[in-house]
Amino acid sequence: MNVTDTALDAAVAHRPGACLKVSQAIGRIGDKWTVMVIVLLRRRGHRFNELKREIGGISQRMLTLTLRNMERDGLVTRTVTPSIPPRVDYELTDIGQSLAEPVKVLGEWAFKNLERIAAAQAAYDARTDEKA
Amino acid sequence: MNVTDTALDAAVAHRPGACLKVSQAIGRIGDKWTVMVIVLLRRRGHRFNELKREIGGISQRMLTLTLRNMERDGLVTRTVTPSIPPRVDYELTDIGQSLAEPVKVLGEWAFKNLERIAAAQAAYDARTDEKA
DNA sequence: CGGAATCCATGTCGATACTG
DNA sequence: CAGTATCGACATGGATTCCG
Repeated sequence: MNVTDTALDAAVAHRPGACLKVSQAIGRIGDKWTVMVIVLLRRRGHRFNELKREIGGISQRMLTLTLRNMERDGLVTRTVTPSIPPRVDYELTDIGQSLAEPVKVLGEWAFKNLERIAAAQAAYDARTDEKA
Repeated sequence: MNVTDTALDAAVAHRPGACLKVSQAIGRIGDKWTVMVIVLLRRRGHRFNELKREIGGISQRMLTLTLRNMERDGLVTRTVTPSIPPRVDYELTDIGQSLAEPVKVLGEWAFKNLERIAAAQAAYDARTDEKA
């Protein structure tokens, strides 16, 4: 990665609307399931129930909603094959693929800092519990 | 940036718990205000109402909760100066600073793709509206 | 199989009022 | 100034049922 960042940096940090839009975009992928879907679709296309199975804890409803929103944002394509039984395939679009990169960066950050965060939380909880 | 990624890539993509933890972490910063705070604190420390003013649309309550959670996660430090009037300063910790990097990458992605996403949404809405 | 629709529990958030 | 407390509106998300 390593986007030449000084120019965009200033923009992201200062523009009136940019901050809003950026955090909207982040809010969009922060919806608990979108990231999972991106990670799974990153390698290859998946069918509906295939996604459902691999994700594990998701309800049918939420997967449908998640995929709908992602489709609306242009992140995934939805391909219906009207056979019996019907078949619906989801794949990442170019935008979706390009989003997978920053997500991976964030994922790597999270992966590297899991323990430090857990420790910080434990310390904080200990600190505040003793007061109670 | 550009973390050597093949190793972590596999881990993030495949480990049973890793996916969960990662998306938890993303969910944490995806909470609508955390990113804003990080962007603002990235340059320098801020006081409570200073943050409130610069962020703009946030309620007192949400800023308090956001900062609390970030403090718990070890992302910010909270420094109380018991004067009159009281003064509380917030700064990013090392972890917080390191998180600012991936966030910036994501922000740059969002910044570059704002138009494409808006276009995709408009197209999608047009497509579905005409059916109704 | 893939989804839509309904119902219901919980969580999130803002406005307001009060405290040190 | 920097919170805390309480309330009610609203969104989110799960379980279930029905449909093509």
